[in-house]
Amino acid sequence: MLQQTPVVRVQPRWEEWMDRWPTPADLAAATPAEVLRAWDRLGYPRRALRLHACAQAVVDRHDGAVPTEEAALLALPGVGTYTAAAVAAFAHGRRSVVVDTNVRRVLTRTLDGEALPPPHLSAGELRRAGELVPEDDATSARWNAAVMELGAVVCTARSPRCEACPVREQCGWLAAGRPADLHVLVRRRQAWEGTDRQVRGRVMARLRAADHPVPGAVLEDVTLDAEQRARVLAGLLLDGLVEKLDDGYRLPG
DNA sequence: AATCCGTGGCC
DNA sequence: TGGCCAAGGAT
Repeated sequence: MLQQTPVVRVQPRWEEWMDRWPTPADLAAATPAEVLRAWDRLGYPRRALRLHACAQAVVDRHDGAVPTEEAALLALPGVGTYTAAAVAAFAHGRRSVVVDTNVRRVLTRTLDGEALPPPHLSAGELRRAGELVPEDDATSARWNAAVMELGAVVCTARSPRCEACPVREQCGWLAAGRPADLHVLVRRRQAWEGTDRQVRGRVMARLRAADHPVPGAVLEDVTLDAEQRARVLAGLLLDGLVEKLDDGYRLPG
């Protein structure tokens, strides 16, 4: 849930989720439609599907217990470098190298003297972060939590509180006078208005709200572009987010 | 390796 | 007001 989504938005949804599905086995027994409706507007609904598949994999491969080995975690659906490391460290107290957007920003500022990290995580960043993580399990888990928290609370992207920073004397970015972001030109975002992503979101919202299959004709107002509508529906079908019946579309159940 | 994938709040 | 950003992953 936390992948690319702010903690404050995730927390209430997570509380409801854990109340409804306390264990991997509970979640594994749900239908994708139930999971997608509970996910609601958290965004990137493919994550909901992967979390569901992850719960099923935990049941099938690990007897319902979340694995502690990072390699086993990494093999689960929707679990990548960051999530595997975070679960190993924060759930199991193991040594791992946690590199999320907060850690990247802290290391980029202190060590490189730049405002923000490059758009994509590099192997070099990961290696350098690993050289800083203490060797033993308990201290490394503490390190990971500390650096992440520093980035989340003090060394924030918008208005960093450098005056309250415990490493302000060692920060290359602060020493350089907090220069502006170098990557601002490279960082250009994909346009939003009229994109397939926007239309996908509209389709999913429509299907979450429906208690019967929605005929294709009723989905016409998600976009006036018939070609785009067909492309988006095909993509959603391919992703397993939508199911096609004779009388329309619905969440997969 | 570059792209694609949602949503909402903030300054 | 609108660009920016948020505990990334899969292909």
